[in-house]
Amino acid sequence: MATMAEVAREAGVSVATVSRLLNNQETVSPETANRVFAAIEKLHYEPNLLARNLRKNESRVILIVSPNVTNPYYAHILSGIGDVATKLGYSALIYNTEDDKSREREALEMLRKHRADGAILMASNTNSGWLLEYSHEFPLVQCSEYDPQVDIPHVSIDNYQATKEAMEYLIELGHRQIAIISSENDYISTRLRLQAYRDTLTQHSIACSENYIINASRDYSFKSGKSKAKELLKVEPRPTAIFCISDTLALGAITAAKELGFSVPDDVTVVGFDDVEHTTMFHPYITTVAQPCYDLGKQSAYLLCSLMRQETQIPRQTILDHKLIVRESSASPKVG
Amino acid sequence: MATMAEVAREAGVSVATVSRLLNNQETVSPETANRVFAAIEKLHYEPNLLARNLRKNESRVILIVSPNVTNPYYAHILSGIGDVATKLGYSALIYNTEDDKSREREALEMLRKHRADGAILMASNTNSGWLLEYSHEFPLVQCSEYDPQVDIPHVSIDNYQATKEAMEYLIELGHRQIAIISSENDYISTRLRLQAYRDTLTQHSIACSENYIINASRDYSFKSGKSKAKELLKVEPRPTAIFCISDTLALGAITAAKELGFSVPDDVTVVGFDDVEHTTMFHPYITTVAQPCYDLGKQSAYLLCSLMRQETQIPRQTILDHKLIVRESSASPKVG
DNA sequence: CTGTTAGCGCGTTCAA
DNA sequence: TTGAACGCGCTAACAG
Repeated sequence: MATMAEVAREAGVSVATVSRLLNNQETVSPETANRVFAAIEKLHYEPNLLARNLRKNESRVILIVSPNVTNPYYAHILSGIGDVATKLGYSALIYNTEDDKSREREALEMLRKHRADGAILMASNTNSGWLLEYSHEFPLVQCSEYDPQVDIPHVSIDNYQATKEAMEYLIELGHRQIAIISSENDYISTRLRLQAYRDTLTQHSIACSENYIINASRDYSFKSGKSKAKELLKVEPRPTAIFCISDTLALGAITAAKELGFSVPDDVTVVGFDDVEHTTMFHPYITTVAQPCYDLGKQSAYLLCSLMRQETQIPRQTILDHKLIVRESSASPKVG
Repeated sequence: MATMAEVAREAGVSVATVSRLLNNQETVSPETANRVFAAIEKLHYEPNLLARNLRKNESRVILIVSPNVTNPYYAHILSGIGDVATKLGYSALIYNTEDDKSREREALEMLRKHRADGAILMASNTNSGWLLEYSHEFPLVQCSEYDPQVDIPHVSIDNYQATKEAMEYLIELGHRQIAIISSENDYISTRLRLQAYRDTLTQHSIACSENYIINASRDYSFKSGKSKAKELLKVEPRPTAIFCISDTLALGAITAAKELGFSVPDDVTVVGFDDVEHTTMFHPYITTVAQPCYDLGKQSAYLLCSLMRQETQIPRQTILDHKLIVRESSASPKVG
């Protein structure tokens, strides 16, 4: 808690010299430098960031706006952002919104208050026009979810292509009665996955039955996955495969199948999405589309830093690789 | 990004008046107040926290030191801290240490830099003497884990009593061959749970065999739970129950049992600890000791705020309630 | 009830 | 190579 003035006095120099030493290492003689370092050591001096940041008019803080850190998917992204932030000399401030738009706004006001220099938004839905006014004033990056209509840089995977690959895998296995558990939320990922589901079926001349399309809760809860799967498994003809837009939903579907006396994958194939820890620990190990959560966070942080450094040539869209991971919950349908 | 001076000019008053209105709402006439509010509105003014905080010599930031946000247990605590922080006008800064002591130190240096006003430490091990020097200078709270030797306020559950209850439940079910999967880490919770395991057996005149005690990895990984359980299930006489000090380990144990052809709970009972989401979604639903993670975080935050407000009479220890939750993974041992 | 003024601790001119 | 002095935007005396 010593101040720079105290260090200066202790070392017999002026504050300017101390400051120079700590910032632009230029032009300080070795001997004075040593005296100053000794003083710093002796007094346990650490620069007061409040003062430094005020002077420099920056906070060196990255704001992370997430609906809920408790969700492992977001937690992994958060982890990626945090690591990059630390590495680049920033701190990671987290703001939970519980999916509440007013809290999201509240979070962004932190930028105007100079509490943070830029923000990474997770889970913006596809109605984010209001974000534009902020993005004109402050560095903003959308991670994983984004609004295609809105011109804010974002990092994501190719949800359409990823879903297409999963669907083609199912079709190749021989499935024709493929259902989907989507969600009633308004994320771009949801929309694209559903679209790819429909398109892929059509492209393979498979009729796309509305009975096979069902929406789970906004937050992909296990519970709703389970109850929606039960509905699907009662549809005639019974689907031989269920594509779920999240692993939690897929686990719900597997549980539902078991409770109804069906075996996975013998009676019904279940495929998930995300591949986050803790959801892939159980038999049958789940076939899923893996997202690089940690890297999504990392790239978002790098992108934001570019933005904050006012670099030109910022890509509007960064797409990371997904990967279909085949495990135990999928198989060819039984004949007959 | 307007400044207070601009607001003052716009409203035709001095900065002092604006400041007064924003802080101590005392003594400003309604009409001037209105003019000022109008100016604030018009200019989209938000106070510059960098300046305010420098002036007041506080950051209004709570530092959260956690080994890994990705762990749902910590994520829930984090969530509790975050909510209280927001409510009390603080921001939550998160610092991931990956269980690295030097990074932990690095995190605490944030306090000296005035980046945060106080810190909540998760997962300090029982060798935390070095924390004392910080706790004398800064408000510090330990959450969930702590060093009993070190005089820093902490929030936790009664690990000893909780384990005792779980053990007595198993004994009451009729189990006599009870094994434990502990961990090689050095947390107080681990130590207390192991001690309670031994003591409870002794108190019920059950011999405590060292063959039944095994340590999983530091981080309670599913994998190590699985492999350690396999070892245990080969011990003769085979344990009829396995008490695991975390749910992840318990899930590993259940998987191990299945793979060895044992049924849970018919052939072997498995009990976990924590009751965090995502680990209790699978059959057999796991019998476990629930910890109030969210509340642990909440209480830690409140405690830290008391500390920061320099309140006297700060309790050194806050114990929250645990709860044994009996589900499907436990049953009486088969006779013979 | 309101304005003037002096710092908070630092970085950054400008002179020496 | 170094020091003196100013000001970042705000709060809190103190005066009026």
